[in-house]
Amino acid sequence: MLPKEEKLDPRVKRTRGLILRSFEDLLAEKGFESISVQDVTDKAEINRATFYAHFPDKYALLDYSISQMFMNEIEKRTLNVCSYSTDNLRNLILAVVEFISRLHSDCAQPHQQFEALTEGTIKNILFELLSHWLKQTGTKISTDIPATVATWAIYGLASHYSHLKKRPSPEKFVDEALPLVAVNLEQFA
Amino acid sequence: MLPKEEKLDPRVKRTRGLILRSFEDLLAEKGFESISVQDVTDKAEINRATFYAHFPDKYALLDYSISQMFMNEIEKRTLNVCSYSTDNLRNLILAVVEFISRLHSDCAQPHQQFEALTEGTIKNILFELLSHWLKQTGTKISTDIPATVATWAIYGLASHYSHLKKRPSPEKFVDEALPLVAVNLEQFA
DNA sequence: TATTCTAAACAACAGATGTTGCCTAATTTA
DNA sequence: TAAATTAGGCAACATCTGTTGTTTAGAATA
Repeated sequence: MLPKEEKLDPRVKRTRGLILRSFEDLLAEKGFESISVQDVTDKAEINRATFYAHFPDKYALLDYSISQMFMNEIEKRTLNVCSYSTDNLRNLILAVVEFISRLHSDCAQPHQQFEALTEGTIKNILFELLSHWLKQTGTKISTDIPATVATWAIYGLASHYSHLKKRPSPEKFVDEALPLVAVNLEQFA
Repeated sequence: MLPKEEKLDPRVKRTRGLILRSFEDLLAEKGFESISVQDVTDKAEINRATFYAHFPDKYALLDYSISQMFMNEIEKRTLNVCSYSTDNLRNLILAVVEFISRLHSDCAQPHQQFEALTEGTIKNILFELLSHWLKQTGTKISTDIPATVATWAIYGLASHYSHLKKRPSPEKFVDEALPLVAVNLEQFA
């Protein structure tokens, strides 16, 4: 995670903003694999070497971009300031389902590699959030295993949904999916 | 998936074998990201252009290699010729746990990107297998959603296990993990 | 304001990528 | 066995990568 945007040298803030904006624009135009660092820096009108002063490579940029977007989604729904309940879980699943669907429809070519790379970023945030929720309940049991299963199940369901040819509404889908995830978490409710 | 090895031009068979063997040797020596196509073809003693006649890029080679290895694991345990039961499920989880652990310990540097890339390949095979199992039971219900949840949960658990600093025996871990996966599949037993 | 610090520009590097066209050698087939 | 087919070797290409050393210009601090 990059340091908070607060007290950054304005040049850094500007450059990162330009990189991020250019990258997200390019993602809407063409596939991640075919975006070069050159492409990003051309569009951002910065030197290519400057890019490498900010990100190790384009994969790190993808990571950063996705985690920013997903965190926004979570914070917007205030899911980061609550604890486990069936209702919050439903909202969380809905958030992931909608986020991934949007991501895949906004990107020109969300191919396998792209999805594989974004997945880890999102799952890490999900796992931290679920662990946090479960710890709030003051349980004595280690929550690692149920949090892992829930994280992967939620992401898997959202990914599955986003690949369906004929999708029901997100709400309808989540109603069907919810019990399969909740069953292992209910002991913490 | 590449065509069956049966009636292939012997030159093709030989070349693919050389590529595959060289690649797997290299994986034991260094990280996937730092393996170049040049490295593979040097070790295989074939021309670099020849590589591209067989695989689009090194990612496709990784895919092919991993799916071959995983399929072998499944076939060795005859998990491809049975249907759903709690016992078969336990064996399947055990297979995945052991396969991923071995994969990560055999590879010199199983970094995040490597894991992200192998994940999809393995999950696809898992999903097909579980769907096959569930269809065998002659259920009327669509099995897509439970098969998805089970696939992701199993892979997630195996991945989690392979990252633990202090691991219990695979059998002990699977005993703890099994019920979390089985609960959603029991209606098909 | 003057000084210090440091981000970004620029140029150049060795190496890797994916692709091409031409040539040869192995294999399949008729 | 002879002819047709096709895999692989080879060389060259434009492009991208990650890195380095130097210079310039903007920001922070005294």
